Amino acid sequence: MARRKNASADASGQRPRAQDVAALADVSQMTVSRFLRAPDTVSPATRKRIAAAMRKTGYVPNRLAGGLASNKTNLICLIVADMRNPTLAATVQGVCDAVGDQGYQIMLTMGGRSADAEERAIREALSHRPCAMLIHNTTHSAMTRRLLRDAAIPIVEIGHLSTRPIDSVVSYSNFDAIQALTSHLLQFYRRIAFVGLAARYGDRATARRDGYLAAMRAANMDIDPAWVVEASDNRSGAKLLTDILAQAPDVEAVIFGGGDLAYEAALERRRQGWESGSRRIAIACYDNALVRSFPDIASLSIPRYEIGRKAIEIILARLRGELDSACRVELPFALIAGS
Amino acid sequence: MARRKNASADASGQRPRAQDVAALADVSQMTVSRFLRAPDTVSPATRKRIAAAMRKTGYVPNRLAGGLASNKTNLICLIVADMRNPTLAATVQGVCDAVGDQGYQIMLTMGGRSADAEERAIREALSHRPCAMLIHNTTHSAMTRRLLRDAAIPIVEIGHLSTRPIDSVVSYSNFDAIQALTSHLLQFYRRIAFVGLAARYGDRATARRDGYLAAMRAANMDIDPAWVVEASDNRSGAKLLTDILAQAPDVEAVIFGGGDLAYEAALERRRQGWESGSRRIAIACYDNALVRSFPDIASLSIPRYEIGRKAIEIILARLRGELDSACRVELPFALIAGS
DNA sequence: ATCAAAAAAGTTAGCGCAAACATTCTGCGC
DNA sequence: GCGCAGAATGTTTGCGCTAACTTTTTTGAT
Repeated sequence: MARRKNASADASGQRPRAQDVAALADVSQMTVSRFLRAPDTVSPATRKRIAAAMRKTGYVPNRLAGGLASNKTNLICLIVADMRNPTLAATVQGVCDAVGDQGYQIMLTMGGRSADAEERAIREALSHRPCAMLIHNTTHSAMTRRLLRDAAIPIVEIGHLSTRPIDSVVSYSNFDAIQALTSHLLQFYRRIAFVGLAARYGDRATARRDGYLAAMRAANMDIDPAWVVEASDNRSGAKLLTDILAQAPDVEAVIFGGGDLAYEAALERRRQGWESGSRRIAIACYDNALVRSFPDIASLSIPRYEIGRKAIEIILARLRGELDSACRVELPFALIAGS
Repeated sequence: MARRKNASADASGQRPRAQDVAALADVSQMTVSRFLRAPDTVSPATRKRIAAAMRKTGYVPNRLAGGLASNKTNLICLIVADMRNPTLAATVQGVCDAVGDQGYQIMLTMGGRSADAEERAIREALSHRPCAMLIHNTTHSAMTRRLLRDAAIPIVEIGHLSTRPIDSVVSYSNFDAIQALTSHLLQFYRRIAFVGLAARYGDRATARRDGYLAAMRAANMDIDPAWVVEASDNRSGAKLLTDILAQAPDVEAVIFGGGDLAYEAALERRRQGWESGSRRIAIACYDNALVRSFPDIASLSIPRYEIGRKAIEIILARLRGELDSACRVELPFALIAGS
């Protein structure tokens, strides 16, 4: 293989290697490597020469080679479903803030549509040999679980307080959150409908629906099957609201279990004139910034940013050896009563 | 170096290599490598044996080694400032959708606060030897420009139609957008104030302010210095609105040049009772989903998703050799007149 | 000045894969 | 059955770096 001909001569046209920097600074290539990883072990005079040579050559270390040789990387992979979800964006920001300047890189992989797509995404992510992984999902195929276990790196699942975590979990309880919201509404209404997330959201969708059902049953409410529907996407709130009211005209309140559903429904409610008066319909929603301009809407505030932050804190503690076993962190949500 | 003792025997406790798969499938390691990159060149019978061996061992290729050996990666780096910005999230989604299943990975690096921080972030990103780079910023240090030029990979800058691009640019005109919005308002108002982005946003902040000034001058309006202010963050819209009206009580309309400023101002306007009537203040805003519930607010719709998508399309075309020179794409924005 | 310990720098080998080239198998016409 | 093209597979080498070890230089206590 003669991809790079001469060992120590000029490397014009090619990207500079540690070897080129070393030649310029009149040291061995190993000293350059040390300069980057442990500057303290290099004498000040040599440091100065190496730094100058690096500036001159425009050297950028090759982490492919470094990672291969040391069997270590500074990559943290983040597997998510859909970035358009602004609440997820908050988590990503929490992640980025928590890693800060500590030299770790974030790799973002979309992997959410199906268990099969997730498996491919995770396999792809693992091929870059990350030092840790953060997964915004808790429903995985058997092979996915195996791959992650074999990877032997810290893994944090977020988005759902899984009862069967692969490693660590950081989340709030989807079940408790919807249960609290439903119980709150039951103080004012009896006939409460629930719009759940699509089934492809896995555990989270189920937990939310179960939270609603539990609260209703605890209040001894009979649940009309027409009250419980499932959204196919995050935008169809308007249609779902009119559909529910067509099927069950006596519904008093509708809880929307995620996405922008509640916001779209609120706009529709305004168009239809159901915002107040005798035909008033109450709306409640999952964590969503958009509904803030409708002060009557009760909602849940989820600590998205904190989840990202805490997940990375756990990962960093594991990587530094300050923590050596899986942990489970439940963060609190807040109920925002509508006016 | 005796990190992995035996060449072909079992590798218990270690991650399986192509070599281990090869031994199990009774072929050479090279055939396994070929199976992954060009299955057509491997006979069907061998393919079957290799696939079975991979499943059995749970093999995941090591792209560090592959990238090092082939001097190619499938990494596309994305340098952004702040993920909390939901409009940027739309761009990231466009990016992810455009790369789709073609085997490219996205690496997300935060690099926006200062030119110095950007340089460090870009250097870090380049150390992973990406095959392309997408930068949501157009103001760079000299060293950053050099590093990017030396990297000799396709680079697309987004966020501003730079006049001095490093390589390709995909954006809309910040200047034209604000100019159009200002001109629109000038049909109804004369005393129009402008809240610009913080100076650290670089070219974009300047272009937006200049668009406002150009429109005002074209209409022969005298501009009171108190009308032009600069936001320090994305959330202080309420305070900025009251400050402007305290300084210049006769202002009729305020244009907010980005972030959630306009939304926060709209909530404040409602609290103050300035939404209608004699003391009415008009608000206009830059692309922002939050203001949709205030139908009177004029705003700009920016093709964020399309920018991400188009940027990746250009990158993929460059990587496939279908396009061999830098290009400049200006995408249209839309003006949404308030009611 | 002397020598041991510590600090600084060098040497060697190999991480897991793919490029380039070499070799061994097919199948097929005559 | 022979030879030969082309398909299928194997061998060798090195990508740029770091772990582990060795060697050289410096330091400081006597």
